[in-house]
Amino acid sequence: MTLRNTKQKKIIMDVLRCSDHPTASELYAAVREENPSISRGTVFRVLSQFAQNGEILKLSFADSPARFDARLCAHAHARCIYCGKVFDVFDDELSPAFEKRRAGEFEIYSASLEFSGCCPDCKA
Amino acid sequence: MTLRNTKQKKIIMDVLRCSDHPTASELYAAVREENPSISRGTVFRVLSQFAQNGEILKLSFADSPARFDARLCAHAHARCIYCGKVFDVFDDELSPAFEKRRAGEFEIYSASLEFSGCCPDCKA
DNA sequence: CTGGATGCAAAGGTTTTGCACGCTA
DNA sequence: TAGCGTGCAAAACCTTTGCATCCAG
Repeated sequence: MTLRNTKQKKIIMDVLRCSDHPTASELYAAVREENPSISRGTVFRVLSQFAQNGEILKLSFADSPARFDARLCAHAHARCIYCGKVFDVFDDELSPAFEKRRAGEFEIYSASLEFSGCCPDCKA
Repeated sequence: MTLRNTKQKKIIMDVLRCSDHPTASELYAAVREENPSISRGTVFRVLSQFAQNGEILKLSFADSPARFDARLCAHAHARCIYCGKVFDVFDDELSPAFEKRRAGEFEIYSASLEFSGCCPDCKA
């Protein structure tokens, strides 16, 4: 199973890199402007392949479709509960964020930390 | 708009408190054992009302339905990427978790930190 | 050439919603 | 008694999938 580079994948990745944490549908709309023949199914398939390979991040939130992030280096996310927009928070902002409950202009109401990995049962 | 206490809400909250991060459907099944006449729509409606009031937590993950948590005190979550189960991680385990990449028997592959709050645009 | 990738459309599963009735406060 | 809550079923929504065809390596 060798992955192939197709023009669809390139367009999707290029558009994602220029977008700001888009949902799959927002990305689909932007991709269609580049090439109207690309299908919705392909966008979902390619995004999920990228996410599986660790090339991009898939962000899931309550009450909104998943958003995607092409940024490679480690960072945290700040999400507006009113508009759903997602902002990046980098390492050097983290301590001030916890102290002042704000990340730049973004006002923090709450924080959540999630680990992912392998549970004892699944080690078998 | 005054919230009312109904037996459906009580059952749902009671069952949630005794469950381990169930999905809405798992909770629905457990609730039906207590009272088979409660409908799926009510379970979703009540859970979302609880979550909105901050009485419970709604946890969203990629590639699986949302899970719910009735625990009130602050803690982190560790999610198994194989079975989807969610484990609680408390304050006193956090430092060891980062150092050893494990929370008890749970092996940590990656961590993500999310803030939620209000963005500059929505302050208007 | 080979088999992964795509487009299309239909299916899937979760969550929401409209409506009439029931029940709490 | 007023109006929030409920049950039911249909709808909405995001996402996945089957299949025939296409095309990158």
